[in-house]
Amino acid sequence: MLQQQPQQPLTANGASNGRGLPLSGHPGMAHRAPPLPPPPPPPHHRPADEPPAGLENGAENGHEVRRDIGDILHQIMTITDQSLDEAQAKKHALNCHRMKPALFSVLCEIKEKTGLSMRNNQEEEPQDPQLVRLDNMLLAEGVAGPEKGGGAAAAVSAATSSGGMSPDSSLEHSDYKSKLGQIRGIYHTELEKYEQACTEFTTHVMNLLREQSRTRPVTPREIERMVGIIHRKFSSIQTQLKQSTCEAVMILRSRFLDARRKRRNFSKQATEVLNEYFYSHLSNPYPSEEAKEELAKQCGITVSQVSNWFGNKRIRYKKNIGKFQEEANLYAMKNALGARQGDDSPHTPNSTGSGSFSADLFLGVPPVNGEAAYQMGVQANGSWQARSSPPPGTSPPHSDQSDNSD
DNA sequence: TAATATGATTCTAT
DNA sequence: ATAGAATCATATTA
Repeated sequence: MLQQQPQQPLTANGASNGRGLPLSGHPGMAHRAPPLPPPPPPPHHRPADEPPAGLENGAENGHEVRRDIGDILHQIMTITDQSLDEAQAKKHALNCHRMKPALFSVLCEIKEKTGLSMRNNQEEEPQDPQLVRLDNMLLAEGVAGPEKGGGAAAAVSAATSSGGMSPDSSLEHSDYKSKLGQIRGIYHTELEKYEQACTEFTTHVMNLLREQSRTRPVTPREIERMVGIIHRKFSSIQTQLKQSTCEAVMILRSRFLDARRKRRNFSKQATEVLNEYFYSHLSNPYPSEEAKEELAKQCGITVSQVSNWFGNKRIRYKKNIGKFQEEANLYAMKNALGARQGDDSPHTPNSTGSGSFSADLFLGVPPVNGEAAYQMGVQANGSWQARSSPPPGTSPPHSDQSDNSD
């Protein structure tokens, strides 16, 4: 980027450019296209036909300038040793010095060439993937989105899609929403605060540097870089804010939306319905999708809850048939009674009693007594009749829905 | 308050 | 996808 420069920075410049004249006071110094000092003037070029730059005259010129620069440097170096007033005065004097632009330009170049140029490379910010993730999540949770409502609702529905919520979920829901709104509010306030602080600080630093660029060599580029650094710092703070916001949302979600935490038992009537179905289909307690829907409607729960219930029931029944004996008998009895009352329908006592009544298949359960008629349905190997290939004859003789119709 | 019941979730195998 | 099994976390009961 930078063109070749005189080998020795400052002194060389001053010295080799002994005449100093071309440099002095030229406003164009800041962006001098030919950075090299002009070639040594012809020997005879010196006399009084020099431009009337108002400089020293004649033979003393070179010495004067050299002393001049040395003087400036000295003043700069010792400026801190002086009292404030003195320093201010000196500063002013330096500022007005005709050599100042040239000197500054040289100093700036040197600075560029040395330390700062090394940091140039790492300017590119490859959009931290983690930050992107955080942003996405906050957006998805409705914290960072446009406004309240849509986002939160989406989050809730996403969380409940698998489990299904109990009817009284609306209370939880509004609680969750208000909490989420709180988080959202805090997040936005903080974000704004940081944003504001960042601009404030940036402006401050820029002003400071601009101000200082009058007394020390600061290039606009350097200011720009500094602004970049500040922004990076602040954005890392913002990342932290986003991270903790995400954590808060996660905690909130697990507190409010994890259905396990607010488990409600199903209503008596609902379990009744489910049990009735289960025990009347004990040989094959796998309700079809339609049956599940029907049951869900009857119980006021979701289909997936019905599935959960049957999953739990099957496994728990199978694990300990003995424990469920009483229940089984009860429902079998109920079923039988119901069948007898509505006797016009051809409602055979169903599979429970007859179909899978293979008394040799007790699963280590002591034969309770003579009433052990309704405990069957489980095979010796611990599984129900092969679901995968239901033998045509195994299906219960009656309609699946018959016992649960309203 | 411990023990048990129960609805939900997660993991694995099919 | 679905079922089984294990497990979690809460609800209920003794």
